[in-house]
Amino acid sequence: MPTASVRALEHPTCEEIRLEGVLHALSDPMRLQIVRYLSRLPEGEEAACSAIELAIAKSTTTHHFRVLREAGVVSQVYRGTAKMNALRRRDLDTLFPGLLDTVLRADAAQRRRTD
Amino acid sequence: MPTASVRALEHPTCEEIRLEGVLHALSDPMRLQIVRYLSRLPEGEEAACSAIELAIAKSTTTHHFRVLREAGVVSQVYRGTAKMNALRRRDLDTLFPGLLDTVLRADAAQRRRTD
DNA sequence: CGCTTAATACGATAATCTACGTACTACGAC
DNA sequence: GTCGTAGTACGTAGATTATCGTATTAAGCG
Repeated sequence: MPTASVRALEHPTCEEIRLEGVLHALSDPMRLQIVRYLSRLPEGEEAACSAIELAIAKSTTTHHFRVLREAGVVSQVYRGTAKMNALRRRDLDTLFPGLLDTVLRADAAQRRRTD
Repeated sequence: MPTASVRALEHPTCEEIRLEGVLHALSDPMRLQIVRYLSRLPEGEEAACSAIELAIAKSTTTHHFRVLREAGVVSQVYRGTAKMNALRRRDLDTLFPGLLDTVLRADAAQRRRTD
């Protein structure tokens, strides 16, 4: 695994993560799709932004990842030319027990109904 | 209990309720406060819009109740001059099991931390 | 009927959000 | 150094949002 680059990315600390912000971040279909994707990775695994195929422009993708990061939903690190993303599962589970899983299950249920 | 007035209010059916819409409705502090208030009522109880003291103008309150209703989070009926509100607990629990309770618990946890 | 209370409708405004394209930067490979 | 890949920054357009004040409607009461 290549080391992280010097470029730093601002992440909210656990104390700074707000429920409203998390809910807002999750209330967009594109961002929900990103979170769903990341949630399927094995524990500890990361994915590059480009790994998720979204039907939107690249710059818009950047925007959505930023919203997720600033809300405290994902963590991002640069590795080479890639920016790797991971869910902040542990942090979210500590702050808001069960929230992430419940939302993901709700999302799965909705997709089952409407697909 | 007075009967409901003729004035009808549009509510989404269960099939029309979208997870994204629910999360968005819950991602506003004022609306979260309304939902918190309604969640504390005994099962089946309703509250008038005016029962909840919000630090905003009355017309803004109307707006937030409407967002909650259109997202499928609350149901509203006119009774006399009042408009009674209740959480759509049963519907939400059927569609998205555990979501409402988990969000309410997360909200309580956050308040415990930051108060 | 006229008064009061509860809530709405309307119109305005300022902020925020999503989306895009284009130009740019950082990194790794050659 | 040059090239390709990954992602950012910036400016912007269009939509939605949150807020307000004022005028208005509906219901119940005397």
